[in-house]
Amino acid sequence: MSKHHHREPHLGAEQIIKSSGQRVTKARIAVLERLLAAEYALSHQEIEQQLIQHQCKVDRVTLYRVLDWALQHEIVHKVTGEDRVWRFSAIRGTDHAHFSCTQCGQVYCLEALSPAVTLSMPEGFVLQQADLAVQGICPNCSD
Amino acid sequence: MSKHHHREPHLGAEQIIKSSGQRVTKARIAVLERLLAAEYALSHQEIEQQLIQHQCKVDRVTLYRVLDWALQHEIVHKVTGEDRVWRFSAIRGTDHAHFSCTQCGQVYCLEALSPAVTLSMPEGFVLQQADLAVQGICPNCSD
DNA sequence: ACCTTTATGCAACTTAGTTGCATTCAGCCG
DNA sequence: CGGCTGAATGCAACTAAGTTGCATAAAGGT
Repeated sequence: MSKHHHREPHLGAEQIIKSSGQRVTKARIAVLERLLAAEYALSHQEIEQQLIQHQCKVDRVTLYRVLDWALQHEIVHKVTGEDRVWRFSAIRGTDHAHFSCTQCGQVYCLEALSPAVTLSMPEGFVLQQADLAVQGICPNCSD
Repeated sequence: MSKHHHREPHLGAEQIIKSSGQRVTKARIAVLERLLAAEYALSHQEIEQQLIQHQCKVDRVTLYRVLDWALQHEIVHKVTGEDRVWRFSAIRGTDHAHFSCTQCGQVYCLEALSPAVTLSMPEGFVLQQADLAVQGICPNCSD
């Protein structure tokens, strides 16, 4: 199940941060660890709760700032689903589509799936990017 | 510019509501009129402001409820863009894609553009629906 | 015109996200 | 190692989006 969304040379959270040339802090390590351990994109709330469960509680604001920082340094990326909640996941590849499960609401990043869509735009509209939001049932819910 | 997103037999707001077998109220007419007159999907705030400009101020909560009601009766539909704000537009057709302008943030419904995407899903994932979120520059911003 | 049902407006609340500021800590330099 | 400095954190307070309960108003059938 994890073969579609796992980085092969599993770097530790600390290494990833260090190699980005940024300050290694407790909050950043903890957040990134949670995201690396997750099989699907986590919402802000989910991350907060997981941090508490792992005895690494950080302030709500700090979490916002850590996630913001990680986005800017391309360590994580964010997706929004039908529920309009941001979900974050550690970047494990480049080209991928987002799959959101209609049963459990989880968002998966499918690397095997590249959009590759050819579109003919109406006059006056300039195409820059086409994001594919795929919906369906995930392996967890399908059996 | 309007040829891609206009309903041909331009029904009045009142007629649309009446034909849905629902109560015709001031708020519903006013909101639907705004959406029918709009060339792009309107955010909650934009609708509220437009209503004030047209001397049809309705309560914030009422607007939420009218939009909810209209969604349920398939009179309008809603889209969310990169900014995660819901935008509403009167339903003018069935099959269409959403184009969100990277300059001005407006969301257009392009009926001429149908997804028609063929996808091969990874094992375990069941495809139900694939939404195409197209981004680029709209006619307004391109000249 | 009346009555019942439904919609509206208001107040109060929850939740997501932001800002400013004082404090703390990572990491460099001696 | 211990101090210094700028960046990161925590806290409090705020804004904006969305929700809920309830009393009042209005739609539409009889």
